Amino acid sequence: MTTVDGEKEERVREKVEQMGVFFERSGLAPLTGRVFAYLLVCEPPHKDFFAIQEFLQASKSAVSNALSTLTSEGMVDYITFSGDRRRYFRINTAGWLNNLKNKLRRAAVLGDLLDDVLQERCDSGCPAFSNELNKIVVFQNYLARGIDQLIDDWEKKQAVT
Amino acid sequence: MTTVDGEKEERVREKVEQMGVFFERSGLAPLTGRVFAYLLVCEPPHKDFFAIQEFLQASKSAVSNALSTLTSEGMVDYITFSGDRRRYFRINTAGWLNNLKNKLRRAAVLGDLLDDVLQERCDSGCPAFSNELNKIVVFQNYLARGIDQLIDDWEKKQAVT
DNA sequence: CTTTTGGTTCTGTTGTTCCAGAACCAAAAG
DNA sequence: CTTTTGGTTCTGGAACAACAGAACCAAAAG
Repeated sequence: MTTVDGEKEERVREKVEQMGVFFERSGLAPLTGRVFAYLLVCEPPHKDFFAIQEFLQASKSAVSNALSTLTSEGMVDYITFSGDRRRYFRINTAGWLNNLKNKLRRAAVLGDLLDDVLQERCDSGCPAFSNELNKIVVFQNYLARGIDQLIDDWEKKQAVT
Repeated sequence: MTTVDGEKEERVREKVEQMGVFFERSGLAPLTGRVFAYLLVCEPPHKDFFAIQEFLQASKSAVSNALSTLTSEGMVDYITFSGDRRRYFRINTAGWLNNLKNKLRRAAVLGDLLDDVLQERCDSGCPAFSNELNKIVVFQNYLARGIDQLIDDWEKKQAVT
């Protein structure tokens, strides 16, 4: 391995740790986050089981579980090559995008729950608080609709090109 | 307690469980989520330490910790009344709103990380993947800017009234 | 058929989170 | 001063999550 390759590898490793933490903080298990991060930065962008295990220095079971949660959530899939039994795992960009969208749309749930609360509080002895709450509900619904609109617009723009 | 009060209490208890689960799923500890939910639906909308403990049937330490994490995150604060040593805890609507906004703005971080990845991949042997990735970055940035815009617009509208 | 390969599933260990109970502490009341 | 009140902090246990290692299994290779 040349010095240049070594530097590249070092940068990749750094990026994986950095992004791994990010994905961890957004809900994935540590190793699962790092697997996803690795598939994002590795070259070429698809790796077989052993390569992932080797790079992350983790056990087979841990890698297997990480990959199966990622695939079951649609964020990763794999390709194969004839004459080669291995699966080559890679980021499923479409599935990932869908995940991002769904997570954003989930924001609307809070609005619905708060609507119920307001209903219950309508004859409350403390209208000032109901009023504050109402502001939040309005904001929440405004945002939920706005985000939906943004996503719809973007999808329409994609359909054209 | 009258039958009507009993029914009301039952509804409140249901709502607290329901919303408690929601807040739990969005990152709070189970009891912490229920404390927040209780403060949202209770009448009047401020309760002292013992009332919260009693309603949720939890230990003092658990309630104390829940309240201190909620206050340190700015989602709850308390008021006092002269001649009464107790603190009356309540939802801090402004702080909560700020939290919601900040969480949404955090979406931009992913865009920055992916920008770095694209930079690294610019001379990749697999431009198809870089291209897909670029789509996600564009979408992510589009959304981040869009959400910021939504929030700014809303704040401007609030400032007027 | 037997062996190897690519991966999954089971079992056990370690570490972390959530909470109860008790000890503790400061301020107010007596 | 001593006692009570309103709450915080310390200690420990139960439950769960993350991972390693080994057993396992199906399909391909020999």
